Amino acid sequence: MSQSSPAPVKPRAFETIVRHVEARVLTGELKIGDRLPGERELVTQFGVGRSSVREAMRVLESNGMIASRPGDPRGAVVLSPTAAPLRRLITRLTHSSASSLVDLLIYRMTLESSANSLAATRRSEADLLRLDEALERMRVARLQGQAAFSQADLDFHDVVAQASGHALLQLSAEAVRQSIEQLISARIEESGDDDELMQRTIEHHQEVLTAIRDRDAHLAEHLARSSLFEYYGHLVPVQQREALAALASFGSPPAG
Amino acid sequence: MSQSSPAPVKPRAFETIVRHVEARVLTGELKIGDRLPGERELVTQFGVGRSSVREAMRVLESNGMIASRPGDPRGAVVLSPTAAPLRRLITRLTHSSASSLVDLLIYRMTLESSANSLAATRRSEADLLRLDEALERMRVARLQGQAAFSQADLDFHDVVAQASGHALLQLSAEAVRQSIEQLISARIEESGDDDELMQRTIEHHQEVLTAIRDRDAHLAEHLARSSLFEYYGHLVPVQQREALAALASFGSPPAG
DNA sequence: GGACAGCTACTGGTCAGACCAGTAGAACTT
DNA sequence: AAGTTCTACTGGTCTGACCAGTAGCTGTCC
Repeated sequence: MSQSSPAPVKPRAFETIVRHVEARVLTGELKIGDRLPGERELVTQFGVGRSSVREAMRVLESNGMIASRPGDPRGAVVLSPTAAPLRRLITRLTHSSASSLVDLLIYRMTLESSANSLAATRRSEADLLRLDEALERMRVARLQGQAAFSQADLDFHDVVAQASGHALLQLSAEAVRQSIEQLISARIEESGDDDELMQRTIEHHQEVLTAIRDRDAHLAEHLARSSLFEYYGHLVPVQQREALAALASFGSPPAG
Repeated sequence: MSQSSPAPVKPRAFETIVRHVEARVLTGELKIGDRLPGERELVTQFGVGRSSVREAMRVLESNGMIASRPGDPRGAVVLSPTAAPLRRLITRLTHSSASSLVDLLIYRMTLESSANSLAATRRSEADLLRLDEALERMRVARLQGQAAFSQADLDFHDVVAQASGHALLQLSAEAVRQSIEQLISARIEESGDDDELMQRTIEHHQEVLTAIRDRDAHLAEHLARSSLFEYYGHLVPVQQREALAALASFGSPPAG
């Protein structure tokens, strides 16, 4: 449960401006790319001091809603939603935790398996084309080594997430992929190129693409789980692997 | 892909303080409940103006890392991680979107099913006791009406999430539950008490508890999906329901 | 007419200082 | 020991100054 402080009697000066701007963005009155009034105009508009306006700007920037540049006379620009706030929360929760890698992998498996299922249900022909192209880029990247291949692999997953048509899933999955990448990029580079694993990954992703094309949501979801486990499972200490394995094997077709 | 601005040549005055404080929290040097130095001491420590210090404080507050109170001579307090940043992102992404309810339900099903699976793998005896107590509170709340029952139901899910031992899953699930609650609380209250549905929900949760007690991860995961679909599925327009249904039916035991 | 350089009137970034409402904790009283 | 008062701080807000940076206008050259 989130901790609660006593309800404020009246809002602080900067909060009034934050709420106003957030409301205008949420209602679509301010769109991505639009500019806010300059700081001195907001001073006049809200009848507050310029430092209160600047405090509000810092909050909106921190939340990924706007960006400003020194000297730009056009005012701060409204941004599209980003994974940055979630990245920050993930960092806060997993930093230096002994089980952080397995929990990040669990989180990623959770999100990507649903993204795959949704992509199978909601995908368009244009999505399929983008998936084809992304897979082709993986084949090219395979010849360039592990680092390029990892990047192309992340791109493929992102295209799948876009095909899911679920922005929140997409941004969440992006955030956790970036966190995992940062945590283990050194380890992956140390392990050197593993061409066989890259080849199997491409085959897996081809299967995912086929399942999405065939609108087979269950197969797409299952493949996300087994693929992630095969690619990353060896990085998890054996005693921590049970939970990840349980998730990976959920919905497996019966053996035989 | 998050948009990128040109790399800054040097950090802004407030950013130096934000980074310093974040690093000290991440390394454990500053713990939850600890106090930061007061603003005027940070001015001296960092050699910057007090308005720059205050801008840094606004950023740290906005990210849920600290809280301050007017007049408190002890300085800002370090908070435990909260769902607030994710709540804000969810609001940004789903506000006034026509498909926001189904996407929120999908997100919640995604997270809670994994939380159930993890809880089955990682739960302790203390967790089981807390789950027993949470279910008992649901039985009591049933007699008090739908609003009390909904709250007790949310509490039960949160106890399950705690038993998962996965803070990120727990906070994410909490954020999406709160968002759904806010979106449909009026609708639920309008529909009046449905004692039969409340009774079935309790039965479902008893099955979840049994599956967690039996360490049956797959059953626990499956029950989260089917239960959410049964409880909320009717609120989703038929044409949007396919994706949710596909997720709900993943991993279903064969009929018969 | 287009490219380029220079200029200007702004912008955001940072700071110092002032003042006020609010708080913790010490001192005092009962 | 409990309650009240007082004080020296705190955070909240504001004003004004100054500076580096930018967009866009103007003038020149080809």
